[in-house]
Amino acid sequence: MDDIQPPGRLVTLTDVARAAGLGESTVSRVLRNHGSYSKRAGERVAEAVARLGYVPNRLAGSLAGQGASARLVGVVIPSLANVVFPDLLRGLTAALDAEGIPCVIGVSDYDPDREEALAAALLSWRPAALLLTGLEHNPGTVALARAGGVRVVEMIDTDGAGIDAVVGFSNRAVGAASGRHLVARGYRRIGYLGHDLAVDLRAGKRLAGFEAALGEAGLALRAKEIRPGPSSPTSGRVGLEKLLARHPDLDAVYFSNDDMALGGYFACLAAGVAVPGRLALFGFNGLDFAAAMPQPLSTVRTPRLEIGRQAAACLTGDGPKTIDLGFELIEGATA
Amino acid sequence: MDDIQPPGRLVTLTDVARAAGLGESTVSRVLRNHGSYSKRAGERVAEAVARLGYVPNRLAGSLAGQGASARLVGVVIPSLANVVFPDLLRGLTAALDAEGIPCVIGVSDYDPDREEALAAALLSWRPAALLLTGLEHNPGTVALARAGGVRVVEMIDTDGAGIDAVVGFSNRAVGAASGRHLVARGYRRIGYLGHDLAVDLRAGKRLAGFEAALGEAGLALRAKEIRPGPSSPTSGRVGLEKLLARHPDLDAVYFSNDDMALGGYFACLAAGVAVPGRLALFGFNGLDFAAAMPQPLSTVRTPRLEIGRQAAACLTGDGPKTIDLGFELIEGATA
DNA sequence: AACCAGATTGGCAGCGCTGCCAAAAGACGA
DNA sequence: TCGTCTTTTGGCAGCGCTGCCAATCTGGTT
Repeated sequence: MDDIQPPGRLVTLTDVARAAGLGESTVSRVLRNHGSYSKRAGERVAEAVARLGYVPNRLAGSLAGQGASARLVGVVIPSLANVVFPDLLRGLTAALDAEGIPCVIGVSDYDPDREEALAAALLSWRPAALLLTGLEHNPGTVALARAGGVRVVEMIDTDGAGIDAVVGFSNRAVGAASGRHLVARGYRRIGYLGHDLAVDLRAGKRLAGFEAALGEAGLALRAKEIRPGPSSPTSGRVGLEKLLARHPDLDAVYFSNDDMALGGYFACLAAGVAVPGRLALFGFNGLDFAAAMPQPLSTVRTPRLEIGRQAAACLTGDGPKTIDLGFELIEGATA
Repeated sequence: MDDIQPPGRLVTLTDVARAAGLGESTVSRVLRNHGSYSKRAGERVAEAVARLGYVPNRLAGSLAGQGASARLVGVVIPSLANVVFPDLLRGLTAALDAEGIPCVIGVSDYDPDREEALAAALLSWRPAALLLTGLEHNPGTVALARAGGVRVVEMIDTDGAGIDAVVGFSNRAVGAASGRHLVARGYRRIGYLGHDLAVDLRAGKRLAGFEAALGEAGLALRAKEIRPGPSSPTSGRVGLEKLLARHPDLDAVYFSNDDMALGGYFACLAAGVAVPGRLALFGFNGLDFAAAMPQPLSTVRTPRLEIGRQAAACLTGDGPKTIDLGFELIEGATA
């Protein structure tokens, strides 16, 4: 037969139908294994598909199908530089790949306006669901999400009201638990070292919970160093050096996350500051390296992969719900 | 007017046209700012869009448009657990977001069969381009990519022949440069510590280049430790402990990447092994923490973000080409 | 041989949009 | 005022597929 297609034109379902000597609907049924068809039809279609190299066009399929929503999910995350978000995606893609649903991603750079623009752009692909990060969004984003007629899942943070489904943990509670831990261990001259809070709202919530816990014990934060830019070990190292220069009397430092804490640990090693004897360090996230350190980092392990998985699981259900996956305080050896 | 839509039905371009008292084509032209239209038409459409909360349906738009290819790119990466790939995506999304093109991603888990399945799945969305990782693929993947009628870009590795465009650096050359560096520094009893090479082919190429460089100097690898599973600081720490137990005489270790090297460094700190006096360490990737360590890690910085950016830039052009972005050896203080 | 329920099949409208083309509306000079 | 050129506009086919419905076929039954 003539396998030769006019170049530039891709093989369509109609081509397959013709090649298989069947109707389009039969081919469609066979390909989706939906409805009934004979064994003979199945074989002929398989043969024609293989011979012509047919790749279905889901653009057309989704457009024609029920509800016109695509087997895609839109995901807006604030960053790819912080391990948290790739981990989230990891849990998500692992769960979704099993169903053959890919993610369309947008990176907002922590900018609510970009988030709104990305949400609109992603919704224009008519995804089955829209996944956002955190609970704080522009009114426009919320309106879009509600009007989009799709399932909306907000990931990571449970401290507040969500649009639809919410999967995460309480950042405030993490901060509080961390604060109580330091207080219980007898630390009294406590400092905080973080990256930009106006940008990373969840770090701000942790800090609020942390300060509240100190307050319960009649304490207050002795010093606070906020570094511009994203979190990183380098930022943590530089930040801790500055913090110690200004407040040499600190006996513990709470970091906005493990990356910052690693930098802080390196600063201590370099300066010969005994950890935790002279200075205790406490992180957040429970990354792999925290456990590999000569003294395992005291930190809080967050269920990042599980958040992604549960978010994927939410897509099938409906109705608002909040899943709090909790967290685990790792005592470690640095605080 | 009746802003009320029958629930469940989303606003369409036809609705906007009716609400604005214009024809569909005029509305389409206004929305895409393509072709000419009057100021009055522009205003009326803007008003109707805002009032009805219209979100265009790109599924339909792409299907109807020229060439029927969507303003999407499909990306298949092997993992999200290794920073390299999020960094790649970071460069990519930064460049593509500017054009309003989102990425549809698939994670293959280093499995060529999954890669093929994902490539097929992504191609079914008729993306403007398909981005793959590395140069080694199933024959089926290559056939799909060629037949898909889309631009194909293979990222990261330039050691071999590509399908279409290739953006990356020579992993073999990285390994060779690393080997020559260690030899030049006078190390002679050199070991290798890596994660699964059968899975991470590029790590294997680096090792091959490394061994070749040792060979040039009349040396051979003294010991090799391959850890199962993905790379991580924990794996690096455990691996180095094993390696040193078996070969206490090693004077340098080449790691498959910085994560492994960090774990190795921690092992040295914990065991009181002087670095680099007693044991030199050499990594790969040039991650942020490498520079923040008390002794900056000797490693090779790879242009991960730039690869993503250049890959995005490739999408507009056509014709096969290879862009070698090179790498930078960072002397550091550990080797 | 006529009949029937169930399995299998094909035709065709239509998903929401764009591209093409022709019609309508302005702009301008004679 | 009229004709001509340009700008603006709307109608409609059709992108590739799915869902619906009616047509056809199958294998018993009577």
